[in-house]
Amino acid sequence: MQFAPLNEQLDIIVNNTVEVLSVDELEKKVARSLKTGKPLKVKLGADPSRPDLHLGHSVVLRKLREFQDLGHDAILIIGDFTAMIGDPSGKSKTRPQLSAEEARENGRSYFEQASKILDAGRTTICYNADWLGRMSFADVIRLSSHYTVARMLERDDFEKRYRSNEPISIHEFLYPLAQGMDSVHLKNDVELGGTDQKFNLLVGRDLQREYGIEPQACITMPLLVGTSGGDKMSKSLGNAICFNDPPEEMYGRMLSIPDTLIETYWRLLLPQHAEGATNIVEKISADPRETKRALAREVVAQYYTGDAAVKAQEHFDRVIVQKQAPEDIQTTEFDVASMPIVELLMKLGATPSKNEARRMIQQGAVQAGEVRINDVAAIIELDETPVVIKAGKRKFFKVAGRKKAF
RNA sequence: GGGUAGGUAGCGAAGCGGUCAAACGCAGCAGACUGUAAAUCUGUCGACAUAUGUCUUCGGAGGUUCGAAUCCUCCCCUACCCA
Repeated sequence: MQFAPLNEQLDIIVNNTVEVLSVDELEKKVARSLKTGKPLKVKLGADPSRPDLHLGHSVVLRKLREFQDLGHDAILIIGDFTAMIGDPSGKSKTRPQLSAEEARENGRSYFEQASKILDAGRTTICYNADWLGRMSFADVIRLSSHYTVARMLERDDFEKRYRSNEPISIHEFLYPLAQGMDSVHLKNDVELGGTDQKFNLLVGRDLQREYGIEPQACITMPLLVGTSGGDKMSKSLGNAICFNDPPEEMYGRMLSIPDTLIETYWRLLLPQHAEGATNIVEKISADPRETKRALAREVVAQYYTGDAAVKAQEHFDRVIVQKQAPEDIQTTEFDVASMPIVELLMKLGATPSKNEARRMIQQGAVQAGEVRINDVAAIIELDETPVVIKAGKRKFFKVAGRKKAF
């Protein structure tokens, strides 16, 4: 593998990062790899307790991919062992502990999803239970003697929880140490993470030094703001777009971001040299609508195909903008000639309860064909010609009944 | 071990014997509006039934009472203070 020149590499590596600790050390490491022809080992820890990757994860994965493209070695660590603790980072609550099997299973799924961004064939993947699981209690005691309670409490999230009388379990203190042991074990040159990982990354660096290993350079990436602006993207806040979201939904959710986020998203979610990345600011002010649509298409294309992106846009324009039914709805057939609307909505899974169905009807959310249904007790006639049932803005169903006997 | 303050619907947080299916905020859902699944406004937000009805909820188990989220007992959980 032919490496790119030092400065070119550094430019790419540093782009979009929040912090590099330290740039000097990183530069030395890159220079050395150029000289020896030995690629850098770049570590990224993956938390398998949340198996659904979203665009927030993609920011750091993309950075890892950039390292790969520069010829360096990507090491994805599935924290199946640490997931038994649950990373306390940025959490105001103790996280649920996972069983070993769940963690492994989630880890597999993580890698599969991450492959949409990484060069999967060139990614080393390992499970930290392989070494952490072998440590004896004595090893753990020795390890924990390298850190103090006061230093742990320096962490924002711990400190906040401590101050606001939230519980902190002892095992949560072990999380950064365990993650740090990963770095000791791997002897990696660089570790990536979101800004919320800074503390953990630094512990890894300290521990490597303690164990006589050259300390890793730490690179933190910005946390992606969620689709509603403000908070960081997170599945539990409902402001996330997941890798596995269907293209239509991904497209629609992309369009719903505030205009102020277009630039950030463009820079962080698309490859560095994506078309138009240079004059994005002008584009946004010239035509925010079209720029956002382009962004949405590009993102969908990243996870699916350009074709899927175009289809998603068409679907959106049709269903949301023009409020028409989509073309490809599956027809559900029933074995009866008529059914009360409330029951029908339940059977279709449009509503979780009959009360909910009645509410929808009372709120004018339900249509059969072109007719708005206002009567809660309405009976829908079903025959072999399918009728489109609309429940709310986005839920469409096509239903047909049994052919009438003559 | 002792003391204090707490545990309420998805989350946060009121209520402290009946008018409580439980204020309010957030999230959710729906309607209007919009370039947008954003913002904003309005409504809604346990289940079942449907006129004003029934059932299951306020950490858990019992008890007092015509009646409890609200009082008592025991238990479990959390934080803080003292040891």
